[in-house]
Amino acid sequence: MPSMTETITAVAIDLFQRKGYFATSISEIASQCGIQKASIYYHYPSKENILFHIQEVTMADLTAYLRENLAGLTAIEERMGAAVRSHVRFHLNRQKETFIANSELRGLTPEHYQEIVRQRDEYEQIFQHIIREGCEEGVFAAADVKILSYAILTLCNAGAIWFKPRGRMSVDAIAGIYERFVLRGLRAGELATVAVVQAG
Amino acid sequence: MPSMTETITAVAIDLFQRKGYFATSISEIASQCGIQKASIYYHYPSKENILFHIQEVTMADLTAYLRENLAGLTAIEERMGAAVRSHVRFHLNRQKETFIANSELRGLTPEHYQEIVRQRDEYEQIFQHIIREGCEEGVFAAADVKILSYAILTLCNAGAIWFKPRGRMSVDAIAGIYERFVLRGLRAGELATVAVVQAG
DNA sequence: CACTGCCTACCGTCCGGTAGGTAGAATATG
DNA sequence: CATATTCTACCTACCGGACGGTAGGCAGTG
Repeated sequence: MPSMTETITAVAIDLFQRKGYFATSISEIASQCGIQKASIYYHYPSKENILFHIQEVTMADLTAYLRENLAGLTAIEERMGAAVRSHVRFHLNRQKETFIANSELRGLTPEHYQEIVRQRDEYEQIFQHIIREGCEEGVFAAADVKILSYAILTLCNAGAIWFKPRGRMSVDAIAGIYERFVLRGLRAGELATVAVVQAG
Repeated sequence: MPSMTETITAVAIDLFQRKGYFATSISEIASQCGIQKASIYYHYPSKENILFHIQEVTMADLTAYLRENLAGLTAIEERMGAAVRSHVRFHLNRQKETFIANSELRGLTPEHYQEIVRQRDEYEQIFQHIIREGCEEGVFAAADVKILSYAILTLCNAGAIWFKPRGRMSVDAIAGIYERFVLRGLRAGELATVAVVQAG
Protein backbone atom coordinates (compact mmCIF):
# COMPACT_ATOMS: atom_id res chain seq x y z
CA MET A 1 0.00 0.00 0.00
CA PRO A 2 1.41 3.36 -1.00
CA SER A 3 2.05 6.05 1.58
CA MET A 4 0.00 9.23 1.39
CA THR A 5 3.03 11.16 0.14
CA GLU A 6 3.33 8.73 -2.75
CA THR A 7 -0.39 8.99 -3.47
CA ILE A 8 -0.19 12.78 -3.56
CA THR A 9 2.75 12.62 -5.94
CA ALA A 10 0.98 10.18 -8.23
CA VAL A 11 -2.23 12.24 -8.27
CA ALA A 12 -0.25 15.41 -8.94
CA ILE A 13 1.55 13.75 -11.85
CA ASP A 14 -1.77 12.75 -13.34
CA LEU A 15 -3.40 16.17 -12.92
CA PHE A 16 -0.38 18.24 -13.96
CA GLN A 17 -0.16 16.21 -17.14
CA ARG A 18 -3.86 16.29 -17.94
CA LYS A 19 -4.72 19.85 -16.96
CA GLY A 20 -1.39 21.59 -16.57
CA TYR A 21 0.34 22.87 -13.45
CA PHE A 22 -1.36 26.26 -13.18
CA ALA A 23 -4.78 24.86 -13.98
CA THR A 24 -4.48 22.29 -11.18
CA SER A 25 -5.36 23.43 -7.67
CA ILE A 26 -4.11 22.05 -4.39
CA SER A 27 -7.65 21.31 -3.27
CA GLU A 28 -8.19 19.26 -6.42
CA ILE A 29 -5.14 17.15 -5.65
CA ALA A 30 -6.29 16.75 -2.06
CA SER A 31 -9.80 15.80 -3.12
CA GLN A 32 -8.52 13.02 -5.38
CA CYS A 33 -6.38 11.75 -2.52
CA GLY A 34 -9.39 11.67 -0.20
CA ILE A 35 -7.96 14.23 2.22
CA GLN A 36 -8.35 17.95 2.93
CA LYS A 37 -6.36 20.68 1.26
CA ALA A 38 -4.41 21.64 4.37
CA SER A 39 -3.18 18.07 4.80
CA ILE A 40 -1.20 18.37 1.59
CA TYR A 41 1.09 20.78 3.42
CA TYR A 42 2.03 18.11 5.89
CA HIS A 43 3.68 16.18 3.05
CA TYR A 44 4.92 19.01 0.83
CA PRO A 45 5.88 22.58 1.76
CA SER A 46 4.28 24.15 -1.31
CA LYS A 47 2.61 23.46 -4.62
CA GLU A 48 5.78 24.42 -6.47
CA ASN A 49 7.71 21.86 -4.46
CA ILE A 50 5.47 19.06 -5.68
CA LEU A 51 6.26 20.07 -9.25
CA PHE A 52 9.97 20.37 -8.53
CA HIS A 53 10.08 16.97 -6.86
CA ILE A 54 8.41 15.33 -9.85
CA GLN A 55 10.82 16.94 -12.28
CA GLU A 56 13.92 16.26 -10.23
CA VAL A 57 13.17 12.56 -9.81
CA THR A 58 12.24 12.21 -13.46
CA MET A 59 15.44 13.83 -14.71
CA ALA A 60 17.60 11.79 -12.34
CA ASP A 61 15.94 8.54 -13.39
CA LEU A 62 16.18 9.48 -17.07
CA THR A 63 19.91 10.13 -16.85
CA ALA A 64 20.58 7.03 -14.77
CA TYR A 65 18.67 4.92 -17.28
CA LEU A 66 20.75 6.30 -20.16
CA ARG A 67 24.07 5.65 -18.43
CA GLU A 68 22.93 2.13 -17.65
CA ASN A 69 22.02 1.50 -21.28
CA LEU A 70 25.32 2.87 -22.56
CA ALA A 71 27.52 0.93 -20.16
CA GLY A 72 30.03 -1.27 -21.95
CA LEU A 73 29.27 -0.02 -25.47
CA THR A 74 32.08 1.53 -27.48
CA ALA A 75 31.17 1.51 -31.19
CA ILE A 76 29.66 4.87 -32.12
CA GLU A 77 26.60 3.65 -33.94
CA GLU A 78 25.91 1.11 -31.25
CA ARG A 79 26.12 3.85 -28.65
CA MET A 80 23.82 6.19 -30.53
CA GLY A 81 21.35 3.41 -31.20
CA ALA A 82 21.30 2.46 -27.54
CA ALA A 83 20.93 6.10 -26.50
CA VAL A 84 17.95 6.63 -28.79
CA ARG A 85 16.28 3.43 -27.63
CA SER A 86 16.88 4.36 -24.00
CA HIS A 87 15.43 7.82 -24.50
CA VAL A 88 12.37 6.56 -26.33
CA ARG A 89 11.68 3.71 -23.96
CA PHE A 90 11.87 5.97 -20.92
CA HIS A 91 9.54 8.51 -22.50
CA LEU A 92 6.98 5.87 -23.41
CA ASN A 93 7.13 4.07 -20.09
CA ARG A 94 6.87 7.27 -18.08
CA GLN A 95 4.81 9.40 -20.39
CA LYS A 96 3.16 11.63 -17.83
CA GLU A 97 6.29 12.56 -15.92
CA THR A 98 8.38 13.29 -19.00
CA PHE A 99 5.56 15.36 -20.43
CA ILE A 100 5.54 17.45 -17.26
CA ALA A 101 9.33 17.73 -17.28
CA ASN A 102 9.18 18.98 -20.86
CA SER A 103 6.34 21.47 -20.57
CA GLU A 104 5.98 22.75 -17.02
CA LEU A 105 9.34 24.40 -16.41
CA ARG A 106 7.65 27.78 -16.03
CA GLY A 107 6.01 26.77 -12.78
CA LEU A 108 9.38 26.43 -11.03
CA THR A 109 11.11 29.05 -8.87
CA PRO A 110 14.24 30.52 -10.49
CA GLU A 111 16.50 28.36 -8.30
CA HIS A 112 14.66 25.15 -9.05
CA TYR A 113 14.41 26.09 -12.71
CA GLN A 114 18.19 26.42 -12.90
CA GLU A 115 18.66 23.09 -11.18
CA ILE A 116 16.42 21.27 -13.68
CA VAL A 117 18.04 23.02 -16.63
CA ARG A 118 21.41 21.93 -15.29
CA GLN A 119 20.31 18.31 -15.13
CA ARG A 120 18.88 18.56 -18.63
CA ASP A 121 22.11 20.02 -20.00
CA GLU A 122 24.03 17.17 -18.45
CA TYR A 123 21.74 14.70 -20.19
CA GLU A 124 21.99 16.45 -23.55
CA GLN A 125 25.75 16.53 -23.35
CA ILE A 126 25.90 12.75 -23.36
CA PHE A 127 24.14 12.79 -26.73
CA GLN A 128 26.27 15.64 -28.01
CA HIS A 129 29.42 13.76 -27.06
CA ILE A 130 28.35 10.73 -29.10
CA ILE A 131 27.45 12.89 -32.10
CA ARG A 132 30.77 14.74 -31.93
CA GLU A 133 32.75 11.51 -31.80
CA GLY A 134 30.74 10.12 -34.71
CA CYS A 135 31.44 13.20 -36.80
CA GLU A 136 35.16 13.09 -36.00
CA GLU A 137 35.35 9.45 -36.96
CA GLY A 138 33.54 10.20 -40.20
CA VAL A 139 30.71 7.82 -39.34
CA PHE A 140 28.21 10.68 -39.12
CA ALA A 141 27.85 13.50 -41.64
CA ALA A 142 29.50 16.61 -40.23
CA ALA A 143 26.91 19.07 -38.97
CA ASP A 144 26.11 21.30 -36.06
CA VAL A 145 26.24 19.07 -32.98
CA LYS A 146 23.85 21.08 -30.83
CA ILE A 147 21.23 21.37 -33.54
CA LEU A 148 21.40 17.65 -34.19
CA SER A 149 21.16 16.73 -30.52
CA TYR A 150 18.08 18.90 -30.02
CA ALA A 151 16.59 17.47 -33.19
CA ILE A 152 17.12 13.88 -32.05
CA LEU A 153 15.83 14.44 -28.54
CA THR A 154 12.77 16.34 -29.69
CA LEU A 155 12.09 13.77 -32.37
CA CYS A 156 12.12 10.97 -29.84
CA ASN A 157 9.76 12.89 -27.57
CA ALA A 158 7.17 12.72 -30.33
CA GLY A 159 6.30 9.18 -29.37
CA ALA A 160 5.12 10.25 -25.94
CA ILE A 161 2.47 12.48 -27.50
CA TRP A 162 0.40 9.83 -29.22
CA PHE A 163 1.58 6.56 -27.61
CA LYS A 164 -1.12 4.48 -25.91
CA PRO A 165 0.29 1.70 -23.70
CA ARG A 166 -2.40 -0.73 -24.88
CA GLY A 167 -2.13 0.23 -28.53
CA ARG A 168 -1.10 -1.93 -31.44
CA MET A 169 2.65 -1.23 -31.16
CA SER A 170 5.07 -2.24 -28.46
CA VAL A 171 7.49 0.16 -26.84
CA ASP A 172 10.45 -1.69 -28.34
CA ALA A 173 8.99 -1.61 -31.85
CA ILE A 174 8.57 2.15 -31.66
CA ALA A 175 12.04 2.60 -30.21
CA GLY A 176 13.37 0.62 -33.18
CA ILE A 177 11.62 2.86 -35.69
CA TYR A 178 13.13 5.97 -34.16
CA GLU A 179 16.54 4.36 -33.90
CA ARG A 180 16.63 3.52 -37.61
CA PHE A 181 15.34 6.96 -38.56
CA VAL A 182 17.98 8.73 -36.48
CA LEU A 183 20.89 6.53 -37.60
CA ARG A 184 19.96 7.01 -41.24
CA GLY A 185 19.60 10.74 -40.72
CA LEU A 186 23.00 11.04 -39.07
CA ARG A 187 24.98 8.80 -41.38
CA ALA A 188 27.69 10.20 -43.61
CA GLY A 189 27.64 9.53 -47.33
CA GLU A 190 25.76 10.44 -50.46
CA LEU A 191 22.15 11.40 -50.19
CA ALA A 192 21.54 9.63 -53.50
CA THR A 193 20.41 6.07 -53.13
CA VAL A 194 23.48 4.02 -52.41
CA ALA A 195 24.01 0.34 -52.92
CA VAL A 196 22.16 -1.76 -50.55
CA VAL A 197 22.98 -4.70 -48.37
CA GLN A 198 19.65 -6.01 -47.25
CA ALA A 199 19.80 -7.00 -43.66
CA GLY A 200 17.10 -9.55 -44.30
CA MET B 1 0.52 52.66 -36.56
CA PRO B 2 -1.14 49.48 -35.31
CA SER B 3 -4.69 49.51 -34.02
CA MET B 4 -5.26 48.78 -30.34
CA THR B 5 -6.75 45.39 -31.21
CA GLU B 6 -3.52 44.51 -33.02
CA THR B 7 -1.46 45.76 -30.11
CA ILE B 8 -3.43 43.64 -27.66
CA THR B 9 -2.96 40.59 -29.86
CA ALA B 10 0.78 41.19 -30.16
CA VAL B 11 1.19 41.73 -26.41
CA ALA B 12 -0.86 38.61 -25.68
CA ILE B 13 1.30 36.56 -28.04
CA ASP B 14 4.41 37.76 -26.27
CA LEU B 15 3.09 37.10 -22.76
CA PHE B 16 1.41 33.78 -23.53
CA GLN B 17 4.67 32.54 -24.98
CA ARG B 18 6.90 33.84 -22.20
CA LYS B 19 4.74 33.09 -19.17
CA GLY B 20 2.05 30.75 -20.43
CA TYR B 21 -1.67 31.34 -20.90
CA PHE B 22 -2.83 30.63 -17.34
CA ALA B 23 0.02 32.55 -15.78
CA THR B 24 -0.81 35.65 -17.83
CA SER B 25 -3.55 37.92 -16.51
CA ILE B 26 -5.81 40.24 -18.45
CA SER B 27 -4.63 43.20 -16.38
CA GLU B 28 -1.03 42.37 -17.31
CA ILE B 29 -1.89 42.44 -21.00
CA ALA B 30 -3.75 45.72 -20.53
CA SER B 31 -0.90 47.25 -18.59
CA GLN B 32 1.60 46.48 -21.36
CA CYS B 33 -0.80 48.02 -23.87
CA GLY B 34 -1.04 51.18 -21.78
CA ILE B 35 -4.78 50.79 -21.12
CA GLN B 36 -7.00 49.54 -18.31
CA LYS B 37 -8.12 45.98 -17.85
CA ALA B 38 -11.77 46.62 -18.71
CA SER B 39 -10.82 48.17 -22.03
CA ILE B 40 -9.57 44.80 -23.23
CA TYR B 41 -13.19 43.65 -23.29
CA TYR B 42 -14.04 46.29 -25.84
CA HIS B 43 -11.75 44.46 -28.31
CA TYR B 44 -12.15 40.82 -27.23
CA PRO B 45 -15.10 39.13 -25.53
CA SER B 46 -12.96 37.00 -23.21
CA LYS B 47 -9.45 35.93 -22.38
CA GLU B 48 -10.03 32.55 -23.99
CA ASN B 49 -11.05 34.26 -27.20
CA ILE B 50 -7.71 36.02 -27.45
CA LEU B 51 -5.99 32.65 -27.23
CA PHE B 52 -8.34 31.09 -29.75
CA HIS B 53 -7.86 33.94 -32.21
CA ILE B 54 -4.08 33.61 -32.03
CA GLN B 55 -4.22 29.87 -32.61
CA GLU B 56 -6.77 30.04 -35.41
CA VAL B 57 -4.84 32.64 -37.39
CA THR B 58 -1.56 30.80 -36.84
CA MET B 59 -2.92 27.48 -38.05
CA ALA B 60 -4.58 29.05 -41.08
CA ASP B 61 -1.39 30.87 -42.04
CA LEU B 62 0.72 27.75 -41.49
CA THR B 63 -1.45 25.66 -43.78
CA ALA B 64 -1.68 28.35 -46.44
CA TYR B 65 2.10 28.72 -46.42
CA LEU B 66 2.58 24.99 -46.89
CA ARG B 67 0.15 24.79 -49.82
CA GLU B 68 1.89 27.76 -51.40
CA ASN B 69 5.29 26.08 -51.07
CA LEU B 70 4.07 22.81 -52.51
CA ALA B 71 2.32 24.33 -55.51
CA GLY B 72 3.64 22.97 -58.79
CA LEU B 73 5.94 20.33 -57.28
CA THR B 74 5.39 16.71 -58.22
CA ALA B 75 8.52 14.66 -57.47
CA ILE B 76 8.15 13.03 -54.07
CA GLU B 77 11.48 14.01 -52.58
CA GLU B 78 11.10 17.51 -53.88
CA ARG B 79 7.68 17.75 -52.25
CA MET B 80 8.89 16.41 -48.92
CA GLY B 81 11.91 18.69 -48.99
CA ALA B 82 9.72 21.70 -49.69
CA ALA B 83 7.26 20.69 -46.99
CA VAL B 84 10.00 20.40 -44.38
CA ARG B 85 11.53 23.72 -45.37
CA SER B 86 8.12 25.38 -45.28
CA HIS B 87 7.35 23.97 -41.85
CA VAL B 88 10.72 24.95 -40.40
CA ARG B 89 10.73 28.43 -41.91
CA PHE B 90 7.26 29.20 -40.60
CA HIS B 91 8.17 27.97 -37.13
CA LEU B 92 11.34 30.06 -37.03
CA ASN B 93 9.74 33.19 -38.45
CA ARG B 94 6.75 33.01 -36.16
CA GLN B 95 8.29 31.36 -33.15
CA LYS B 96 6.00 32.77 -30.48
CA GLU B 97 2.73 31.98 -32.19
CA THR B 98 3.67 28.43 -33.15
CA PHE B 99 4.92 27.82 -29.63
CA ILE B 100 1.54 28.90 -28.27
CA ALA B 101 -0.30 26.80 -30.85
CA ASN B 102 1.75 23.78 -29.78
CA SER B 103 1.52 24.14 -26.03
CA GLU B 104 -1.55 26.08 -24.99
CA LEU B 105 -4.36 23.92 -26.32
CA ARG B 106 -5.61 23.28 -22.80
CA GLY B 107 -6.75 26.86 -22.37
CA LEU B 108 -9.37 26.53 -25.11
CA THR B 109 -13.06 25.76 -24.65
CA PRO B 110 -14.04 22.28 -25.88
CA GLU B 111 -15.55 23.72 -29.08
CA HIS B 112 -12.53 25.84 -29.91
CA TYR B 113 -10.23 22.98 -29.00
CA GLN B 114 -11.94 20.73 -31.52
CA GLU B 115 -11.70 23.39 -34.19
CA ILE B 116 -7.94 23.79 -33.72
CA VAL B 117 -7.39 20.03 -33.63
CA ARG B 118 -9.34 19.77 -36.88
CA GLN B 119 -7.09 22.34 -38.54
CA ARG B 120 -4.02 20.57 -37.23
CA ASP B 121 -5.21 17.21 -38.56
CA GLU B 122 -5.73 18.77 -41.95
CA TYR B 123 -2.16 20.05 -41.91
CA GLU B 124 -0.70 16.74 -40.80
CA GLN B 125 -2.58 14.88 -43.51
CA ILE B 126 -0.69 16.78 -46.17
CA PHE B 127 2.55 15.38 -44.78
CA GLN B 128 1.08 11.90 -44.37
CA HIS B 129 -0.05 11.93 -47.99
CA ILE B 130 3.48 12.67 -49.21
CA ILE B 131 4.97 9.97 -47.00
CA ARG B 132 2.42 7.40 -48.17
CA GLU B 133 3.11 8.17 -51.81
CA GLY B 134 6.85 7.97 -51.21
CA CYS B 135 6.51 4.57 -49.57
CA GLU B 136 4.33 3.25 -52.38
CA GLU B 137 6.80 4.43 -54.98
CA GLY B 138 9.62 2.76 -53.04
CA VAL B 139 11.45 6.06 -52.59
CA PHE B 140 10.96 5.98 -48.83
CA ALA B 141 11.50 2.96 -46.61
CA ALA B 142 8.15 1.43 -45.75
CA ALA B 143 7.12 2.33 -42.21
CA ASP B 144 4.18 3.55 -40.19
CA VAL B 145 3.00 6.75 -41.88
CA LYS B 146 1.46 8.37 -38.82
CA ILE B 147 4.48 7.72 -36.65
CA LEU B 148 6.78 9.17 -39.28
CA SER B 149 4.65 12.26 -39.81
CA TYR B 150 4.55 13.05 -36.11
CA ALA B 151 8.27 12.40 -35.90
CA ILE B 152 9.04 14.78 -38.75
CA LEU B 153 6.75 17.55 -37.53
CA THR B 154 7.99 17.33 -33.96
CA LEU B 155 11.58 17.20 -35.13
CA CYS B 156 11.15 20.39 -37.13
CA ASN B 157 9.55 22.14 -34.16
CA ALA B 158 12.81 21.67 -32.30
CA GLY B 159 14.30 24.66 -34.08
CA ALA B 160 11.76 27.01 -32.59
CA ILE B 161 12.94 26.14 -29.08
CA TRP B 162 16.47 27.43 -29.33
CA PHE B 163 16.46 29.62 -32.45
CA LYS B 164 17.50 33.25 -31.95
CA PRO B 165 16.66 35.50 -34.93
CA ARG B 166 19.98 37.35 -34.57
CA GLY B 167 22.05 34.23 -34.00
CA ARG B 168 24.82 32.84 -36.14
CA MET B 169 22.59 30.75 -38.41
CA SER B 170 20.05 31.87 -40.96
CA VAL B 171 16.55 30.46 -41.16
CA ASP B 172 17.29 28.91 -44.54
CA ALA B 173 20.47 27.23 -43.31
CA ILE B 174 18.57 25.59 -40.45
CA ALA B 175 15.75 24.57 -42.75
CA GLY B 176 18.34 22.91 -44.96
CA ILE B 177 19.82 20.91 -42.09
CA TYR B 178 16.43 19.56 -41.14
CA GLU B 179 15.55 18.84 -44.73
CA ARG B 180 18.68 16.70 -45.24
CA PHE B 181 18.17 14.90 -41.95
CA VAL B 182 14.56 14.04 -42.75
CA LEU B 183 15.23 12.94 -46.34
CA ARG B 184 18.08 10.69 -45.22
CA GLY B 185 15.94 9.27 -42.45
CA LEU B 186 13.07 8.48 -44.79
CA ARG B 187 15.03 7.07 -47.69
CA ALA B 188 14.70 3.42 -48.62
CA GLY B 189 17.70 1.08 -48.55
CA GLU B 190 19.93 -0.12 -45.74
CA LEU B 191 23.55 0.84 -45.61
CA ALA B 192 26.15 -1.84 -45.01
CA THR B 193 27.25 -0.82 -41.53
CA VAL B 194 23.72 -0.84 -40.24
CA ALA B 195 23.29 -4.38 -41.43
CA VAL B 196 26.46 -5.40 -39.62
CA VAL B 197 25.44 -3.74 -36.40
CA GLN B 198 22.03 -5.35 -36.49
CA ALA B 199 23.42 -8.76 -37.35
CA GLY B 200 26.00 -8.55 -34.57
C1' DC C 1 -26.18 64.05 -30.42
C1' DA C 2 -24.76 59.49 -31.21
C1' DC C 3 -21.01 56.52 -31.40
C1' DT C 4 -16.20 55.04 -30.44
C1' DG C 5 -12.85 53.86 -27.21
C1' DC C 6 -11.55 54.25 -23.24
C1' DC C 7 -12.11 55.00 -17.98
C1' DT C 8 -13.21 54.05 -12.57
C1' DA C 9 -15.27 51.12 -9.42
C1' DC C 10 -16.87 46.99 -8.22
C1' DC C 11 -18.48 41.84 -7.93
C1' DG C 12 -18.22 36.99 -6.71
C1' DT C 13 -15.08 33.30 -6.84
C1' DC C 14 -11.24 30.71 -6.18
C1' DC C 15 -6.51 30.31 -5.02
C1' DG C 16 -2.19 29.12 -2.19
C1' DG C 17 -1.17 29.03 2.22
C1' DT C 18 -1.62 29.42 7.59
C1' DA C 19 -3.36 28.84 12.46
C1' DG C 20 -4.59 26.01 15.57
C1' DG C 21 -6.74 21.84 17.09
C1' DT C 22 -7.39 16.66 17.74
C1' DA C 23 -7.70 11.43 17.60
C1' DG C 24 -4.88 7.83 18.11
C1' DA C 25 -0.55 5.41 17.80
C1' DA C 26 4.07 5.17 19.62
C1' DT C 27 7.21 5.90 23.19
C1' DA C 28 9.03 7.16 27.61
C1' DT C 29 8.60 7.09 32.63
C1' DG C 30 7.60 5.45 37.42
C1' DC D 1 2.01 -2.81 33.94
C1' DA D 2 -0.15 1.75 34.19
C1' DT D 3 0.23 6.29 33.38
C1' DA D 4 2.20 10.50 31.13
C1' DT D 5 4.11 12.53 27.12
C1' DT D 6 5.21 13.15 22.45
C1' DC D 7 4.58 12.50 17.64
C1' DT D 8 2.03 11.47 13.32
C1' DA D 9 -1.31 12.53 10.15
C1' DC D 10 -4.92 14.46 9.53
C1' DC D 11 -8.92 18.05 10.40
C1' DT D 12 -11.91 22.79 10.35
C1' DA D 13 -11.80 27.49 9.69
C1' DC D 14 -9.88 31.27 7.95
C1' DC D 15 -6.80 35.03 5.49
C1' DG D 16 -5.26 38.26 1.99
C1' DG D 17 -5.04 38.72 -2.60
C1' DA D 18 -5.59 38.03 -7.40
C1' DC D 19 -8.43 36.73 -10.96
C1' DG D 20 -11.96 37.14 -15.03
C1' DG D 21 -15.52 39.78 -15.97
C1' DT D 22 -19.40 43.59 -15.54
C1' DA D 23 -21.81 48.16 -14.86
C1' DG D 24 -21.95 52.41 -15.89
C1' DG D 25 -19.80 56.84 -16.97
C1' DC D 26 -17.38 60.22 -19.91
C1' DA D 27 -14.38 62.72 -23.23
C1' DG D 28 -13.52 63.40 -27.97
C1' DT D 29 -14.91 62.95 -32.80
C1' DG D 30 -17.86 63.01 -36.97
